[in-house]
Amino acid sequence: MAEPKVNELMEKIVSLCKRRGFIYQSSEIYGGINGFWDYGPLGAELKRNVKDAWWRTMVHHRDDVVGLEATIIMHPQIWRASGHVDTFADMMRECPMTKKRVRADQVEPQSGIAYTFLGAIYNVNMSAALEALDEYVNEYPLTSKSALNKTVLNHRIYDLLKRDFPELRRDELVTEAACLTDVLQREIHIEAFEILLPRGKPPESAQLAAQHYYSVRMGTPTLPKVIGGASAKVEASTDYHPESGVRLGPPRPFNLMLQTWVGPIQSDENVAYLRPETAQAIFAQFKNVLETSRQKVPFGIAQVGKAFRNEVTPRNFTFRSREFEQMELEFFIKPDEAVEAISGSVTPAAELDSRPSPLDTSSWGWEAWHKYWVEQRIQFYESIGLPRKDFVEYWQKPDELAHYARATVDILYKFPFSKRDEKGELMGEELEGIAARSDFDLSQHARFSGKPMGVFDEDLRTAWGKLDDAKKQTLWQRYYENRKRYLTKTARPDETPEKIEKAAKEDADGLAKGQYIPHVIEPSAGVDRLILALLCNAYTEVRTPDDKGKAETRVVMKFHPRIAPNKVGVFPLLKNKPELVKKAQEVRDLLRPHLTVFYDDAGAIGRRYARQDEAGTPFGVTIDFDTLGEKPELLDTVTLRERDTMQQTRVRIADLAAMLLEKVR
RNA sequence: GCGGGCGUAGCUCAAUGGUAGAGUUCCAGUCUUCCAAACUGGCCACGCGGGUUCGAUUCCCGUCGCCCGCUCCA
Repeated sequence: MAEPKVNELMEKIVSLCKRRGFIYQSSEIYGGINGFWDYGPLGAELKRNVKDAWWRTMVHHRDDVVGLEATIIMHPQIWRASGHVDTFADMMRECPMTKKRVRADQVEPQSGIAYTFLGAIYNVNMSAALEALDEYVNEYPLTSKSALNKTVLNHRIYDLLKRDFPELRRDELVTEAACLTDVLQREIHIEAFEILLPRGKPPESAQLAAQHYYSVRMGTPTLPKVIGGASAKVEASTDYHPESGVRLGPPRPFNLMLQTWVGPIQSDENVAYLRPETAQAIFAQFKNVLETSRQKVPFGIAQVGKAFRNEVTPRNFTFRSREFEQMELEFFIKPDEAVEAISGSVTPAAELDSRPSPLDTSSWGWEAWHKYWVEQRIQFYESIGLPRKDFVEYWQKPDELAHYARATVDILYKFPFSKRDEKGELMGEELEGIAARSDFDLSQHARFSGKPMGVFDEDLRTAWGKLDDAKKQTLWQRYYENRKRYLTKTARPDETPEKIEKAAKEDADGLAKGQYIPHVIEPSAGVDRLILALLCNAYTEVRTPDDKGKAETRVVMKFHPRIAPNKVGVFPLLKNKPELVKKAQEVRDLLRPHLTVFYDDAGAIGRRYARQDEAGTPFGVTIDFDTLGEKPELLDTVTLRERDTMQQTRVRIADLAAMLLEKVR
């Protein structure tokens, strides 16, 4: 029942975004381009504030995270190592009749009788031509791939014409035969069509389906005559569409990577990809950052930037766009075996309280760090005004995990367009994924680039020497098993089990010498999705009766002051009094170095408040005649109006900047 | 990509095979006082392309975009 309202709400938000200059459609004057969006003046400020807040929280306020800004286009090998070129290319098969697509590996097996048609003829009623075609088909059975051999057919028709019309001259026969061949070529459509019918269904329905299929393909208004119709029993085949029964087309890669060419020549050799995520650059530059930042594991590398995916269906306003921005952290940690060697044991994640604090993290394994980052991220969202109750923390089930992940938590936000569960609760859409990716990524890049990605850990080497032999053996064995599992899973054909075993042993021996490939926890958030969540969360309708008692709906964007595009509006009560305007401009100039200020002197004061409410400006400052000293005790004071409560307080201009800064921090 | 619906000022909604209209927003002005006040004046539209027609915003075709389903994810 709430369904239509939900869409209404989303439409109102979209409309406000455009009206007030938060978000516009990209290239709108040319009709727009699907899946691309621009941020207007208010949107650009909002987005900057959000990214700044993230950067401050993740990088500036910590000792153990540093930043990186990498290019969007990188060496194409990166995307082979990461698996994107392959895994982003699901094999899809298409039903040629309904154009519905299915994943090639997820077709339900079908049984029944398959009817195979070879093509269709439309409108030809020249006996010689048709007879020639029949003969031709008998001699060269048409298949899905064969085309009509025009020369052979032409000769056949010539012979038949000669038989039936002996009186014609040779040149007349040649012309006539050529003409008929042309007509036949034009009016015949050779294309295999196969449909699977459940046992017991009459063969006519197969024929009818074929006629409809060809009639659409040939663009003819009436049903054509079909060629072929042979039937065969089929058992448990995955080649037919479960709904239509039509034989599926060949599996085709369905690639979500956006491509370009580097250099002026567009050839296969210089294909490059626009990054589908910012993370891979962090892995690729891991060694450089490690060596130049004076960081030691555990530490993180953060990056904010654009990413691109050729989405099948961009939907839900900016939620799924083809060009979008990410805020990603790769937090590198020691493998659990190293933690155990150094600290004696690994703190079980369950023992950490609900808000782990990083006072002593030396005994934290990947589960503890994972839990820690999930909590950190939710606290961040709370700090910019999104209430915890609007989130769903979704722990992916083992069968949903990506091949590289040990655990992934999706932080879902309950958008108005989210689907509802059986109880009618919004299920939420993913804002951020926090994956424990083991040492997969660094290992992949080590293998693909041939450059070592391991680190040397002095603490580990020292600690290892003090372990008893049993402990050494246990840890060695566990590390060895993990490495072997990874190497087996990603093995190339030339990597035999013996080779893999040897490599895994070397890795485990390395651990004993203080060397390992760091594991990683990856909190990866979508900026544009977060902006959308903030817009949805801020959108509030306030119903107030106007002077004439008529109910009026005002929209207030209740952004957290920390991220609001404009922090304060400055208004002279009246525009036509130069002394008020002058004073208001002084206040504006006083505040401007500290905060984003919006100065507005147009229209009635109530209207200006309302305008700022829609823009989400948390505070308004109004300069009146008392400010100028009409009541001497109020000289140099202004009205400070709060957006959400509409409450007004009298404040000294001298106190204004400090007071507001306090509130927007 | 497929199927269904939609497309007229920034917004809400009219009318019409022959000059496209209102409210609101916006802009300018009048106003000594705080929540879209009043008054005066002003700007702005038939998504794009093609066809039928003397003439198309209207009829037809195509295209683009938006919304809803199928698919996917940060």
